Amino acid sequence: MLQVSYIRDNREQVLERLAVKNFKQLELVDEIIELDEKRRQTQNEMDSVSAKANSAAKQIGELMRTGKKEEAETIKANTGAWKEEIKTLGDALAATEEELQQKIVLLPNLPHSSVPKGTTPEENEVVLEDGAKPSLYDGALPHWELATKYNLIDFELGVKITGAGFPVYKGKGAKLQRALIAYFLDEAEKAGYSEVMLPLLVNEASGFGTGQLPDKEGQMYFVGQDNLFLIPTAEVPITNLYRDVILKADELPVKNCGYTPCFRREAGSYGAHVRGLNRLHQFDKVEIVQVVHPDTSYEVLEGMSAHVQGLLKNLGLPYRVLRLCGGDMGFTAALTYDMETWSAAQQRWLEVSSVSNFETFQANRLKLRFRNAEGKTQLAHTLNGSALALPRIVATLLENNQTEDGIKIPDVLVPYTKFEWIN
RNA sequence: GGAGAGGUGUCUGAGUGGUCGAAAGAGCACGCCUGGAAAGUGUGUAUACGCCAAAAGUGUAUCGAGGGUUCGAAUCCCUCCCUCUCCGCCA
Repeated sequence: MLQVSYIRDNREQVLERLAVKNFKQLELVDEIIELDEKRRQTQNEMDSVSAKANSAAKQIGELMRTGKKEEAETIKANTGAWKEEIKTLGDALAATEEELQQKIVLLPNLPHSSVPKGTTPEENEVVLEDGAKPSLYDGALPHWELATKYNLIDFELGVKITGAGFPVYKGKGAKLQRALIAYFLDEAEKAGYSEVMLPLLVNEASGFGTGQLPDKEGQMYFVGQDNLFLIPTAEVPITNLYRDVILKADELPVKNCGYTPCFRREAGSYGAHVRGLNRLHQFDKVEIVQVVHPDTSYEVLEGMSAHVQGLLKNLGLPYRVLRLCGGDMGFTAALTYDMETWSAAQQRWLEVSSVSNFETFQANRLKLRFRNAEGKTQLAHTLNGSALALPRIVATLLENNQTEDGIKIPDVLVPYTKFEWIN
C-alpha cells in the first residue's frame, strides 16, 4: 500500500511510475488526493469540536466538585449540540477513510527506476545466463514420464485422493523432496537466515499484510468455517511475524527462512505447460525473507539473488535471471528478479524462483517500522525470495541429469539423499 | 466443546465514573558521581492522525477489538477475539 502523504507530495511521479507498471486506473490517484483532502478537513473540524466538548466536560467536573451545581447544569445544556456534531463528523470521517482505504489498496507498488517498460513476459530483460544446456541422448524423456518410469511420482493417485495438481511422491521421489528441502534450509542457514516453522493457515489480517487480500483471494484456498486461508507461500506467515512491530535499529536486518508446503488455486491454462510438475496446487518451497533498512534494500536484493543463483549453480542447473518488466511484475513488488532453469526435455525455461524488493509497500500495510537514527519510527523495507521452489527444480534435475543408465543425483545432494542414482 | 478467571505502556503492576496517556517499580537512554565499573543520583522514555514551512508547540484518538450509556469511561452495559485454570475430547 502506498502512503497517502507520498502520493500527495509526488503526484506526477506516481502517475509516471504507475504507467510503467501498465496500471490503467490512473484517475484513482487524483481521487485519493481529493479524499485525503476531505479526510484532513473533516478531522480538523471534528478535533476542534471534540476539544470544546472535552474542556466543557472538564469544567463540569470541576464545578461539581466545588458544589456549583447550577453552573454545571448551564454548561451541560450546550453539550448536546456538540455531541451530535461530533457524531456526524465522526461518521463522515469514517466513511471518507473507508472510501480512501478502498481506493488506495487498488494501487500497485511503484516500480523501481530500473524496471523496464513492457506488458508481457517476452519483454522481461534477461540479466544473465549461466551454465551449459545439456544435450540429451536419443529417447530422453520429459520428467512426467521419468517419474512414472522410475516410480518417483504418482499423479493419478493424487487425483484419486484429492484432485489434479496434488502429486503423490514415492520412494526415491519422496526422499528427493526431503533432501532438497534440507539442503535449501542448510544453505539458507549458512547465509545467515534463521529458520522458522510456521502455521500453514493464516487469518485475514495476515493476508492483507502481505498483499494477497483484498482482491486476490481467488488464488488462495479458503476455510470458510474458520475464516482462514491456506498459505500460497511462506512469505505470508514469515513476513506477518513482523506485523505491528517497531524494531530497534540494531535489530535490522531481520533474516528468516522457512520451509512450507504452498497451496495455490491458480485456475489456469491447460496442455503441456501444466503437465507433470510444471504447475501444481500444492508444492514445497523454502522461502527467504528479510526486513531491512531502506538504504540497504537494493543491495540486499542483489545478495538474495546471488544466494539463489548459488543454489542453482551448486545443483548444476543451467539458469538465467530475468528482470521483470512493469507489466509482468506482481502487484506488491518494486523490483523482481525471476530465476529460470533450462528444462532440457521440454526445451524451455521454467521459473523456479522469484526474488523481490517490496520497499515499504508491505511494511505500510503491516505497520512494520523501525526506530531510525533520529529516534523516529520509519517504515522498513521487506524482501523475499524462493530459495527454492521444488517442483520445477525436480523436473529439471530429472530431465537434465537423465542418462541411459538412470538419473544422476548432483553431488551436493548426495549427503542428503544417501543415494547417487535413480535407476 | 462445558465451567470459571482475566486481558492496562518495553515488562511487572496500581487504578471501579472527572484531578488518568494513565501511580509505583523494573528496564532502557542521556547526564552527574567514579581511575573505570557497580551502587547511588538527576532527567527523559507509547503510537497514529491533524494544525504549523519545519523544530518547538499544540489539538484529537488509542488501557484486547467494535458498539452503547453519560456533560465526562481504563473504570458501567452489550457483542466479538484472545489468554489462563479445571473438566471433556484428542495426535
